[in-house]
Amino acid sequence: MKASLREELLDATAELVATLGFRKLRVADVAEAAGVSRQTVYNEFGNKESLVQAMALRMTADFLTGISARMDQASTPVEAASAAVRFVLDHAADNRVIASALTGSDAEDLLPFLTTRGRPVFEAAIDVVRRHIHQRLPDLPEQRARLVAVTAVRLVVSHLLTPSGPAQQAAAEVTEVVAALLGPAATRPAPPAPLPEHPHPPKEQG
Amino acid sequence: MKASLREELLDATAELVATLGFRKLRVADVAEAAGVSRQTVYNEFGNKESLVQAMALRMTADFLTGISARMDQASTPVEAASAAVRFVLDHAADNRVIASALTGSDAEDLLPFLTTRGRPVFEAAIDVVRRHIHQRLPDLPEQRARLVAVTAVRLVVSHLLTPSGPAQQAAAEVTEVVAALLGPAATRPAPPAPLPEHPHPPKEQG
DNA sequence: TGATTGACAAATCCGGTGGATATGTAAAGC
DNA sequence: GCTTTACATATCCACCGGATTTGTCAATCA
Repeated sequence: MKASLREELLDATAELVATLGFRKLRVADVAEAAGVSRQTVYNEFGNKESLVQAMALRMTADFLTGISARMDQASTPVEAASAAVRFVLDHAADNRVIASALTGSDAEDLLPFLTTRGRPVFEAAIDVVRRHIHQRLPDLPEQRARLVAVTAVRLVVSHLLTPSGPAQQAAAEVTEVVAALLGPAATRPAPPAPLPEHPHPPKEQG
Repeated sequence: MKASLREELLDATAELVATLGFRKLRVADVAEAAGVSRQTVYNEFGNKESLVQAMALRMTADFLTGISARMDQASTPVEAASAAVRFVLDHAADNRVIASALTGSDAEDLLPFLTTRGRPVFEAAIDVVRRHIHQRLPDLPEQRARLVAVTAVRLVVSHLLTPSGPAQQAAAEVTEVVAALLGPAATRPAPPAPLPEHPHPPKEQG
């Protein structure tokens, strides 16, 4: 049942960072939470910075994978939008790292870590959405697909920063905008994209 | 050519707050900038807090008036959107108070002041836009008008927080979304709303 | 009368300081 | 491979005293 030591440490780090932030995170606590000695953490990651870096990398990857999965499961593009929005809002609400990754705020020294291959999560999220749209609606002009993606992401982040009601309602709002941008084709249940072989639960990182 | 003492003081306060923020603003400097004694400032406003409060109130009012005016001058709803977006982006860029009013960030203790009759500027801006839309397109369902308004405001604030290019481009992006939400009617030059009697020009300052 | 000056207590800011805590490294032991 | 102990260095943090600023008052000037 026990994952690899690395994963254990990243789990503990994620949990502690979520409640304490980067500044107050102590390597000793990570070690204790994972049931190992402090030295082991240093053996594995070298220093505190690399530890948090690795954690952030894994978390953002999982996050993007999560978005992708929700969208792929939906039957219409509009439903995909709805599902993705709710996923983001629900997760960001209780996930300090994701929240600051997207908003750039409250980033208690956390921001420097929050990039995927050097690109900010914000951009990465847009890409994921854009690709999904292109997959679902190949006839939609590239330009429009990109507009839908950036608009959706920006609106979601906006609702994250300044909520105006329950997540459900925010999702409905964003979804309606997306629907208007996509046009009537978006409510027709096109065959959902063939699931690519992703049998492994999203966890990988180097 | 000299405005009233009150206005002079508010001008000086706006300028100093823009460069120093609330914390480092000194009443003595406001007095000096306006060419009066420190005591005069206290006679007029009572304390530093009220002074800044009054300044913020005037500034946000001018700001909202500015939006309204740009929209009224445009010939089509879509052009109205474009003009309004550019106005906001240009002004917020070099106006610390407006920026933190909209974004809620970088608010060096400034936030508590930034409400209009108790309601955040964010909401007020939505209202201004919503009213304008209703005036231009009376046949558009209330619900849709509100959606357009909140979407536009959210997108603009998003571009304010995390710009992705020149203001011109952001404006184009937002405008395209608005156009899609409004439908084809929005590009037809309906007669612009009759200018209400606004004898006093919105005071510019920065 | 409306603004200025000087004076003043109270509140707030600011740089320094010393002890405590955490990081990062090393070596020895199981 | 992991733990324990030890240790030098770096960072945090609560406290402190002086300086600055606020907010108020009374006396004064034009």
